[in-house]
Amino acid sequence: MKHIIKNMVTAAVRKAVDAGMLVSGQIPEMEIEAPKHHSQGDLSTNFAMVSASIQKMAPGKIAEAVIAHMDPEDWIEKIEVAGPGFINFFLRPAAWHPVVDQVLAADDRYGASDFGKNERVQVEFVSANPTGPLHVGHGRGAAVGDAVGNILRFAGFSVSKEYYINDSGRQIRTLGTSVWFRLQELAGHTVDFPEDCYKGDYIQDLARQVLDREGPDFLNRNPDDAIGVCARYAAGRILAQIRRDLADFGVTFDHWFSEQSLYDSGRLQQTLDHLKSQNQVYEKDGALWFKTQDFGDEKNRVVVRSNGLTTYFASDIAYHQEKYERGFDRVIDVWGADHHGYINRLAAAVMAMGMKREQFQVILVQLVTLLRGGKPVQMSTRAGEFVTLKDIVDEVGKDAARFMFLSRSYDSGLDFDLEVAKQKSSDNPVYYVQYVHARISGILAKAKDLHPEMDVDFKQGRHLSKLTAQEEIQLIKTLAEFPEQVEKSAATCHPHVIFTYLMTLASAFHAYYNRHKVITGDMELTLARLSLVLAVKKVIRNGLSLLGVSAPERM
RNA sequence: GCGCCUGUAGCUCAGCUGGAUAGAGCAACGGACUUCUAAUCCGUAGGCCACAGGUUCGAAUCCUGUCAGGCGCGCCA
Repeated sequence: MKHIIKNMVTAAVRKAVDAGMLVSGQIPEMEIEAPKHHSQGDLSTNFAMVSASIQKMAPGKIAEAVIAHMDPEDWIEKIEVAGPGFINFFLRPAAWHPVVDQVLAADDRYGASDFGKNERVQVEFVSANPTGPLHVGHGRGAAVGDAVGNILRFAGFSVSKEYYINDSGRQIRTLGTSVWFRLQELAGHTVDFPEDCYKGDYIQDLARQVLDREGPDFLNRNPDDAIGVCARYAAGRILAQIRRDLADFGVTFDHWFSEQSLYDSGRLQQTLDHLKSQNQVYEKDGALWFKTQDFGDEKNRVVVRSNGLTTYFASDIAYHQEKYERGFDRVIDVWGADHHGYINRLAAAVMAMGMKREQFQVILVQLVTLLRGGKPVQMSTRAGEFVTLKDIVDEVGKDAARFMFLSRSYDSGLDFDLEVAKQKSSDNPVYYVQYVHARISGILAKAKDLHPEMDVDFKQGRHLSKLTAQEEIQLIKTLAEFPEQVEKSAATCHPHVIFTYLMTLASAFHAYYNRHKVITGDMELTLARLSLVLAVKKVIRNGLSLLGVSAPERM
């Protein structure tokens, strides 16, 4: 629709120039969009305003000239100039009817596009250390990363979702130590549990499991060995639990990448050698420093400490280099907002590898404040007391949790109220949208019941010309917007765009539903309306699926 | 001190690649179930878009500064 209007404007400009009414045939970037008020038509363009400096004429005059040379199609009712120079198009209902056919024909691909031109994008998210269960913050990151991946894929990008397992280094060793100490306690020894060890209850469970597996003799093992055994076992179990929790949350990955593998394969050493040969590192105070400052970082960073151990940054450099070697055009990392200080550092490393800055993108997800009935839930990581993602999914359900996490821009902090997420009421937006799907399923079932011979799974609309009610046209216009919203969401990597759209569509449907009966005595009208609500059902389903939320047949 | 994010209705937030009269949900008030699901709808009320300058035909949106809140500034991960 918008393309057609744009072409009409362009053609009219050409004719106006030929007729000597406009000076230049140059067409600047114009917008075609739906105005806020019905009195301003169905679609509107700012062409005349953005052309004012080119044509050296008042916008109003330009608009008049364009309209005078326009060949309106018959589905256009009228065209007028308004306000500071908008050209407003008033459309007849017939202009919108083809949209219903498009939705029904495209079905689960309605909204999909080749916008991304198959650009290879990797989205890396969650990537939590396997040292404890996932918590609320990870949940938001998981929901965002997964949705961004889905949306990009739907918009024509070639997407791979990845989880980076920090299964190497000090924190895994600390995990092993924590288990080892708890194990000693189980055996009746009094121990001074170290301050910097993990204190959650799950550590005790793991200690018990290790003891069961290894037997009582294990206590006599050389502690260094024993801690290694504990670490490997615990990390393996915790990672398995993380996978399960994510799966229950509807999140799956195309790839799980182990940090340890960077060491085992010699990849990390290779990267360090490469940096040396490129003269991008230097020694100072016994440590090896990467000249990230040359690429915009505030200061240079250590990659090998004076004790000979590599930093986390070093493995991240190797990891990211490996990502680009795998052929990704763009790499997106989803991080918690507390890691923002790390962006410039890694961006510098990426640029030092010869990649462009735009090929590395970080989505910073702001903090989640967990509430219960409006009051903050007390959590202390230090004491190992926190509400886990699993707790939340168990309490409010996957759909409510995901919808809540994706309801706001990740640029803003999020208040997540468990009581609200649990409520089956209008406070809870997930039901508002899912209810549309369930209601339509009910209508289709009833139609099938009344007319068993009717196949309600239309691939094409029936008697669409019967759709003339204002609420019907509004609903179809909203359906028509879905593809552009998907594109916008993909271009900005903001899943909440889809959330907002779904709320708008749901609102348009509920308003329509309360005003009109779908199944009436008029068979043609009924078929037309069934086509329409079926199209709505498909779009709701497509949108929810991008966010990883289910579309129930009944509620 | 420096950096990132945020500041819009009583509350939680959309709108931010500049456009016409700034939107939604909740809370408040008044209405609508003999109907395909009232987990819904309709209406009323609610605003110096933090503040001050600037850019231009036009600013919630862009620029500068100020104020307020959150989060970071390790040879930790």
